[in-house]
Amino acid sequence: MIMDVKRTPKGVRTKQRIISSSIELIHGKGIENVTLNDICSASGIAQGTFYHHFKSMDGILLEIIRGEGEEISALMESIEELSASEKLETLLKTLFRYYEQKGKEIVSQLYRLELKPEGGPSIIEEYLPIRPLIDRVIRKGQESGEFSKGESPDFLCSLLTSQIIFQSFLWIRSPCDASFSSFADKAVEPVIKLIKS
Amino acid sequence: MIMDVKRTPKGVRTKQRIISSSIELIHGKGIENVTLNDICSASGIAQGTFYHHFKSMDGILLEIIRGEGEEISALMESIEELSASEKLETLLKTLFRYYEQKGKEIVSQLYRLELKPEGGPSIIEEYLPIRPLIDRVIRKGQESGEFSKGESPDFLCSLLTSQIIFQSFLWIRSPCDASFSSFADKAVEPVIKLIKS
Amino acid sequence: MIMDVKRTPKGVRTKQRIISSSIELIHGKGIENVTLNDICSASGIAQGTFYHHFKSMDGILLEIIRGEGEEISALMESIEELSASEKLETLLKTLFRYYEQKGKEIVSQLYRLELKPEGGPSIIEEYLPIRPLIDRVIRKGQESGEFSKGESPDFLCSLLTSQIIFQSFLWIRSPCDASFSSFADKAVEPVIKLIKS
Amino acid sequence: MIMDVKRTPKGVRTKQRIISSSIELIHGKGIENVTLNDICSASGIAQGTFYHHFKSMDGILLEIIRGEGEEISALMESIEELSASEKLETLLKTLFRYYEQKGKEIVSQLYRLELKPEGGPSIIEEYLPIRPLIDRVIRKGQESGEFSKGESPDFLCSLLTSQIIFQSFLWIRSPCDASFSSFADKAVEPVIKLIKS
DNA sequence: GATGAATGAGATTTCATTCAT
DNA sequence: AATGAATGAAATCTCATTCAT
Repeated sequence: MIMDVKRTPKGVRTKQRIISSSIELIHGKGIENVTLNDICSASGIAQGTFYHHFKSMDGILLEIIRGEGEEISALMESIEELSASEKLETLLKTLFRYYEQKGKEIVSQLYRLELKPEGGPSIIEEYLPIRPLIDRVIRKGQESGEFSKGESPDFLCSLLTSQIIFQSFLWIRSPCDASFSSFADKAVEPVIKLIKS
Repeated sequence: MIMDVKRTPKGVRTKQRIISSSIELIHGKGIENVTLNDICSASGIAQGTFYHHFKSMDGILLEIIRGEGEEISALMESIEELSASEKLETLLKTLFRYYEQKGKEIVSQLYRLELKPEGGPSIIEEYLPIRPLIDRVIRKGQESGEFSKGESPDFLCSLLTSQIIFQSFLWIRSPCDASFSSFADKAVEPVIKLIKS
Repeated sequence: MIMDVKRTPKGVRTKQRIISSSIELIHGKGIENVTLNDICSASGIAQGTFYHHFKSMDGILLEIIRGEGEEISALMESIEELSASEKLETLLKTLFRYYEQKGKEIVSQLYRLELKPEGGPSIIEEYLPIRPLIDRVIRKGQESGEFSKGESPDFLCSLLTSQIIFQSFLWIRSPCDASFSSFADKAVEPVIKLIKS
Repeated sequence: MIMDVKRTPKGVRTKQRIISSSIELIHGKGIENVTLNDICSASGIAQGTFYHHFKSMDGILLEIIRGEGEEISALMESIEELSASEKLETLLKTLFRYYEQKGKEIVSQLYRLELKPEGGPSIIEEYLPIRPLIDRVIRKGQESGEFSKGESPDFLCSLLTSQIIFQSFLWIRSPCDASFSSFADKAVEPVIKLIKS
């Protein structure tokens, strides 16, 4: 596999194609039923080519999960100057969009991976650091006086984080095609009120 | 395969052996990693014998792990006459004990099963009905005036449920041997205060 | 794979067929060029069947090597009552026959396996215990007065063993079809004279 | 590929780098486990670059390991004028030092290569010509009357050669760090006595 | 001179299942 | 009731090599 090497535009394009084909396949038939062969057929590449771009079948999954995970952190960097309220709102919006873009299949796979007996480093902690991000925003908000100090930041952070995760659980399980926002919003809103008030 | 035919004691014993071996295996390596071969080796039977007792592998593992959850509902039948506060306390205590008795392995199994793409009926909803139970208790408490009506029962229920699930996540991932209570208590306590106040 | 299980005559026959096909193939195209597919085609079995009888591709090689290796030891048991000279003769004859039956390919593979960097337990020590067997015979012969005590048994044993191994080296490398005996005899004979005299 | 064309200094350097990386790899993991990918990673080149410098993988590894043996023949040129005993002693000393300098890894590589099914010209015969060298020394010694003529030179040569090879086998397999001399000396000494007397 | 992209045949292994005994 | 034999599709991964840039 290619390690830290220069990639040509062509290579980048191919890799992207593989990833998007894979995402589509995962949505279509469920992650456990997607085979290497499927991916290669869908991407129009040879199996060897797959291994030119990815370490293994597990590897691509991680790359998919990571994908915009990295962007989330990056995005948070650039909103430093906003007010705490706006930050919180942006964070949640970004998060929700992440969920929706990935889709139920991949989000559930993310959780399943996280819950695997073997353990290993937490994927969520690394690529989808919901809690630390929320924590920072709440603390800043309390410091600046924007958010109420009625409850400890730890508690509020726990409340919001757990609510998001729990709602994503329900969303994953729900048979309907409703967006994640439509699940999360109504549950998250009161928590936000609690944070602000 | 054996249909509704007379079974010899020996047959019954063998079948039981298969089931209990399977349970052990599931706990040990996770339901998705248990193969027919594993089961047969563990049970000391030939592969053919398995098919003498079961139609296929599909289902038996699922059936087995479902059995694990049946107990809790029964446990909750008998607390009707208590006060809302006591009920809530008992419910949580029972729940926490359930988690601890089952252990991280099985609880994470349960979640992973729940998150499995194929769907199927929700195992948690059916066998570990945290939310409905909590919901009932909170509603009763508000009706009887014991609990504050400052927040909607839906919201409070969601808060508590999500907190428990989230904490169990953290507990499962934690490398230490701390009891589940030690995780959950400190996070749940403020929520309860919120419910009561 | 079948572990310590009863095997039906049919199974035994199949397994034997696989082994002999494999030996033939190894002789024919060299051990590194024999694939699972080759073996299965030659034996007329499905690939799965191979794994019913053998743990892995490496596994069959070990079984092939072992094969009569076990018989050698067994055979030595049954000649206890012979004279030392006769024992020595029988031992060498058996050994030479072993080499010839296995053929150059397999014997060389045995050595190559033995010389592998990874180490692991000595295959030769375990399955083709030339040295211990020779050692015992020489000691017995000296004790009983049949063999001369002019040289230490250790030295004589080392002489004979090394000679056999060295000659097998030459034999393996030789392009002609000469039998191993024709190589070994002329080199071993003087050593035997030395032992006896 | 580069044929007999002008090479730039950069090209020469790259080629040299490929070769030395390969040598290291061979020593490290055994010639048959070195892949093109290994070589390229180790050399820090792209796979295509390899084919810019070499026609194919076949041969280059072999060629490299052969280079290892070239030295010893040269070393033996200069002892013509010594007495037979001294020659023998020098020869053995040189040989033993050769083994020790190369180390177990390479010596076993050499043997394994020698035993490789494909055959090809004997590497040992060509580059580590133990037997011819010993043979010459013994014959000279018998001719000059220095060594006893009690046994045929062929037999004595075979005895000594096989002993050295056999002991090197044992040395390679031994897990301890003892020098090769400490293995060989005690086994070789009686043979030398036999040659001289 | 050097590179990354792409190949595709081929290798080993897994596994749920059927069958004859 | 129980068993070992046999299956064969399918899965993942390896690797030397060619090619366009």
